[in-house]
Amino acid sequence: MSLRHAILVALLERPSSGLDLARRFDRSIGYFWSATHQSIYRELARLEGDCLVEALPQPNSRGQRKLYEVLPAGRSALVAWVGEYEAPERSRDALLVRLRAAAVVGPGPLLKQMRLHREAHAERHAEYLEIARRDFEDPDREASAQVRHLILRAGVGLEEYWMTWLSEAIELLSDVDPGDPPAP
Amino acid sequence: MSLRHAILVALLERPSSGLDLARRFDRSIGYFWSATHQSIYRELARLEGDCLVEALPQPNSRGQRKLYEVLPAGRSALVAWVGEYEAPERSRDALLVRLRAAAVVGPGPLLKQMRLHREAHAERHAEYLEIARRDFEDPDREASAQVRHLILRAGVGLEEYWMTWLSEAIELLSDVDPGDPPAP
DNA sequence: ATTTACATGTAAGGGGTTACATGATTTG
DNA sequence: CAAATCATGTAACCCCTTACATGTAAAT
Repeated sequence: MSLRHAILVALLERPSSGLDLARRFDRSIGYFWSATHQSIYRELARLEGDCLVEALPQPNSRGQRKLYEVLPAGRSALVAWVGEYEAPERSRDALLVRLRAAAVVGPGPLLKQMRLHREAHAERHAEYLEIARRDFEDPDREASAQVRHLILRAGVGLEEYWMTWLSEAIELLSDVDPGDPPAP
Repeated sequence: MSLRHAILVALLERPSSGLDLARRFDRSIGYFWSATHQSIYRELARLEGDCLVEALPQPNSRGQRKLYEVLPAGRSALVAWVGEYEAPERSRDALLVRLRAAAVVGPGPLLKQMRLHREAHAERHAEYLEIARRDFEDPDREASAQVRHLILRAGVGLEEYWMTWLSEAIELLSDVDPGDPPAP
C-alpha cells in the first residue's frame, strides 16, 4: 500500500496531474519508491473512488490534463498509515542470486555484468549528488527540507555502498576466475 | 524470474524437498531472496512441468516428502539466465515514504518506528555475523565458499549501513521534533 | 486415541510490469 | 493536413502474500 501513500504525500506537497506525478516519481520520489504512469493512473482512480483525493472539475474527456488534490479524508488516511509499523523487508537482489549461481555453474559473463552494475550505481550516485547540489546547497533551514535531504543522503550512501562492495567483489572474482568458466 | 533460478541453484547445491528449500531460504539464501513455502511449492510444480527438475519417484500421496533434483535442461536454463543482464532495481522502502510523509503531516510515532527498524537491522546483522562465524571461520579455500562469503558480507555491510543511517536520522529527527507532533 | 509436528498443497487478492489504445495539442 | 508530443487510460500477465485445506508420522 505504499504507492497509494507516496501519491498522497506528493499531492500534498503539490497538487498534480497523473503525468506530473510520473515525472516527479522519476525525479525526486523515485529514489525510494519508483512507479510507472500506468500504476499511478490506476492508483489515482482508486484514491478518487475512495474519496481520498479529488480531481479539479476542469476536464471532461480523455487526453485532457486532470489535476488532483488531497481531501481531508486522504490526509487522515496518510496520518494513520504513517503510524502503522511495518518491519523492514528482506532485500531481493537478482545479481546476488546470479553470483551464487555462478559459484555452482561457473561465472560466465558475470564479471562484465558486475562492472555494468557498478557503472549504473555510479550514475545514480552522480544523479543524487546533482539533486543534492541543486536543492540542498545552503544549510537547510526548514525542517521539511532537512528531512528530504536526509532521505536523499540515504540514497547517496546506498549507491556508495554498492559501488564499494562491487569493487571488492570484482577484485575477488578476477582472482578466483581470471579466464573463462571451466568446461563441463 | 529470480525465484525460479534461486531454487535451481539451491537444488544444485543439494537436492531437497519443498520444505527443505523453505528452511534454506529462511537461513542462508533468504538474505538476498526471501520466499515462503507456498511460492516455493508453486515454482517447483512449474519447474517440474517445464522438465527442468524431477521429483524422485518415492511418494505417491499428499503429506509425503518429495525430493527434487535438477535435470540437465534445468542446469542449462540456469546458465543461460546467469548470462542475462538485468539492471539493478530502484530500491523501495516504505520507511522512507513514511519519513517523507512525516515531513508534511508531522512525525507522529515515526521516531519509535525508526528505533524499531534499527533494532531489526541490528538483529539481522548479528544473525549474519553468526552465520559468518559458523560457516566461514577459516580462511576460505574453495572458490565457491569464497563467493558465498562475499555474498554474506554484502548483507552484513547493508545492515551496518542502515544502522548508521538510522542513527543519524534518529538524531536529526530528535532535534527537529523533540516532542509530539504539532496539533492541527 | 488425540494431539503435535511435518509436509504439501489451493484459493483469493494485491500490486507491478509490459504492451497497447485513444484523445487532445502543438508543430512543420 | 500530417506528424510528433502530451496525456489518460485498458488489458493481460506475472509474482508474491495471506489465509486456509489436507494428508502423514511421531509423541504422549
